[in-house]
Amino acid sequence: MATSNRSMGEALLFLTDEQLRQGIEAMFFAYRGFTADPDRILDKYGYGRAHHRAIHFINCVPGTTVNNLLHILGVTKQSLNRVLRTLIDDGLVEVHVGHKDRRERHLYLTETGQSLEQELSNAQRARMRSAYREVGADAVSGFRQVLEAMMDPEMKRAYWQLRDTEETDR
Amino acid sequence: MATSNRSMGEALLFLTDEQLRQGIEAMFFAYRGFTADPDRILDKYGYGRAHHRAIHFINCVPGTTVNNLLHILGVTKQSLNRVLRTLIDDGLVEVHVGHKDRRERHLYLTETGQSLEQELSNAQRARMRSAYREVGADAVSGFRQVLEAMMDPEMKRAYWQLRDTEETDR
DNA sequence: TTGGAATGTCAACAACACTGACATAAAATG
DNA sequence: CATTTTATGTCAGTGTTGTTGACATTCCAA
Repeated sequence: MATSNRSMGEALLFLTDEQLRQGIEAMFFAYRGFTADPDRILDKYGYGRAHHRAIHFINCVPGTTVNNLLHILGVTKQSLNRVLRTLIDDGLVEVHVGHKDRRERHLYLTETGQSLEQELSNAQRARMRSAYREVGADAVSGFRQVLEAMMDPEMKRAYWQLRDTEETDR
Repeated sequence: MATSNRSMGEALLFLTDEQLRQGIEAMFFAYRGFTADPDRILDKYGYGRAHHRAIHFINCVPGTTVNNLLHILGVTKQSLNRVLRTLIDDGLVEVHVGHKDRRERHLYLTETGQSLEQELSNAQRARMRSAYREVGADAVSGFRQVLEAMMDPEMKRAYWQLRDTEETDR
């Protein structure tokens, strides 16, 4: 690629404080849009974003333990427990005691839970799909590259781990 | 448009539910990184994210009114007022009664306020700059395109308005 | 058997959002 | 001028989500 001269020139353009500030504000406003649709749905059921996050990652990694979820979500067990309790009591999440290590609780979505997860992620995906379509594949690739580069190293690990690990010790 | 065939093909490549979910999770983890550095700084001074947002946009649009800020931030006046009150009492924000319309309160950062704003945005920009450097100008362009496409229309308007309007009626 | 890890629960608290109600001042409108 | 609307501030109450700290239970592992 004959990129070096061109990208150096562009580098000077987009690394000004003003350009960086635009990026910061874009993150702020975009994140609002990103959560707007799920928030509306969650409201109907009396849940909040914390419930959404728990549902999302339990769906993503069925059988995950409470401790694992804690680390992914970056909250305390007390905070997570409050959320999990309502989801379990409402029949959206099932808890299975681990058979290898019976201290561990493995979390699964029930059918009801899966259907709410579908409703939520359909809405969120619809917005993301529409944005992706609007801007094209190259832009999307750049989008994901920047997001990944902005993560804390541990979060980047968690991010990849979600797709790498086939869940063990059911 | 000669784009339709090509963009259809690309659409098939990256619009699987799994790909969209990766985008969703990337947003989640990246936003955590995005707020991590400012959060640490704010903690030192006993402030939270709400203070940061207010400071950021008052710095961005000096002389903005309370009502304007309300709309940008998307919170109620009661909520904003709590935050503004502490910033004013702590001498970070100055209030000037409007001279054309004396109901309006125009908000400005004091020197102290500006210096905290600098500390916060330096940290946030450092991360953004490092991410930008890592991935290059093209990726950054795509990043911003996707973010903008994800915003709600009103937010997109607010986003652009921040750079378009020269603040009037000081 | 003892130590420590994983989990759950209780209580208190803080940040930050919300709603509703009410007050004030001033602009806008009739 | 009288009335209405707008911009702002404030008080009270509530809810979600996060935090610490303390303590109990279960059970793997040394």
